[in-house]
Formats: sequence, structure tokens, C-alpha cells
Amino acid sequence: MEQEIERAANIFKLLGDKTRLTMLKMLESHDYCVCEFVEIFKTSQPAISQHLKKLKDAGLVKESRRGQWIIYSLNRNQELFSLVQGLLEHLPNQDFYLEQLEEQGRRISCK
Amino acid sequence: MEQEIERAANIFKLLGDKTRLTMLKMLESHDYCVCEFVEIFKTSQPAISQHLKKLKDAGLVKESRRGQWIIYSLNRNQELFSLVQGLLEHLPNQDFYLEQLEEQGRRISCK
DNA sequence: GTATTATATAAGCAAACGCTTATATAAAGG
DNA sequence: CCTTTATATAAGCGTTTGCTTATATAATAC
Repeated sequence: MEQEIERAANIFKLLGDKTRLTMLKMLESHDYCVCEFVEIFKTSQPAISQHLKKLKDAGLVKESRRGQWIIYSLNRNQELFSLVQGLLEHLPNQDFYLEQLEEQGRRISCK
Repeated sequence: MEQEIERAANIFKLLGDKTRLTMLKMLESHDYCVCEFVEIFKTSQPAISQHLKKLKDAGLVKESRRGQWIIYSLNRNQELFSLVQGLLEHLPNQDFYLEQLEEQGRRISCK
């Protein structure tokens, strides 16, 4: 029970960053590749990669290569996924980022 | 909507600490005074006060003086309380700390 | 009053964090 | 091949975090 609190705290620590929290909410409805995140968040590609690495190391997201792109998706097998899912429900949908990408013709077809 | 994510992220940042997360879970079922937290967590009184200040500043807990003691309780009027409540449900009950205090005769009667 | 108990605040410091720039790796296109 | 594109990793650095010790405030007990 000690450990359970600690595991949850570690997840909250990761979600305590606006960029990572937004990423997770976005991934709730669609997969994204790294370059799309770079396009959306006004920060550098290494910064994005580092955020994704933290999320991946915690088992919150998973990656899969598609050619030169690496697609990130929610890891719905994560042990505490119901916790994560529950809290994402309280956040506003972020799909406007997707529409924004499509308007700019910058959506990578991940299918 | 930007702001909503940011507010949530700030709450998760606070919950991303084992001590504060445990405190919140404890406060879900009972009020506690500072000295009880000091007794429970193996850390100094200033450290506890600083954690509580952060939780209070974020509107997650509230305090009320009772004589020389200051009693902390969950602030169920906090704007994002349903978010907090939802996630606390995923955490194991921490009432064993209360029992532990009572065994040691260190429970302050907060009533 | 003075001493004791409970709590908060301030200052200092090591560790963690999140960015940056530079570089490495890996696939695609010519 | 060589160049370009996508991504990851490493190193460096300023900021934030969470503790510590020391001190201040406030209520109680004598």
C-alpha cells in the first residue's frame, strides 16, 4: 500500500507538467508522431523527445515505428490506466490541435 | 481550455509528492492537525508545514485553529474537487496511520 | 508576567527538472 | 553511395523543489 501511493505519486509527477498532460489528453483520442508534437508545442524537438521518453519509461505511452516516423499512443495496458483514464475525463478535449495540423497540411498520415 | 489543463497540471504537480498525496488521502476520511502529520511522516515539523502550505495555497485543504492546534481538512469546495476526489478513490485507504496514532496515545482529539 | 507547546516563516543548500545546443542514429530519396 | 528527414541522446545550465536549521508567532499553563 505504501508502494501503491508511491506509484501513483510518480504518475502525478509526470502529469504535473502542462506539455505532458496535454500530450496524454491528445493521445486519448488519436495517435501522434513526434514531429506533430513538435509542430504543436512551441518547443524544440529534443524537448519533446525527452517528455515522451519520460512518459514511455513510466509505461504511460508506447511507441511504434512507421517508416521514418515514430508513432506514440496511449498504453492502455498500464497497471494504473484506469486512474489515468479517469482523470483525463476531467480535461477538455484537445482535438483542435489535430484540426490545426490538418489546416496546415502538417498531419502525418499514421494509418 | 488552455487554462483548464494548466490548473489541472498544477494540482498534479502537488500530488506528485508522496507525502502530500498521502496527506490528501488521509484527509479524505479524517481531519488531522499538524503535529499528527509530524508524528506520522518521519520528517521535520517545518517540512510538514511547508507541504501543508502548498496544499492550502492551491485550495486543496483548509485550516482551522482549535486552541493551540491547527486542524487541516479537505476543501471540498475546491473548483476541481471532483477531479481530486476521483483520483483519491484509486488509492488505498490510509487509516492505519490513525490507528497507529491511537495506539501510541498520540491522537489529538479534534472534536 | 515566564515557560512550554504548536505552528509558520526565512535562509541556505543539494538534488531534480526542463530547457538549450550539439551530436548520434536510422530510415528514405536521389 | 550521399543528402535529407525524423528521432534520440548527451552535456550544460538556470530554475524549482524539498529538505535542513534557525527564528518568529501564537496560544496555553504555570
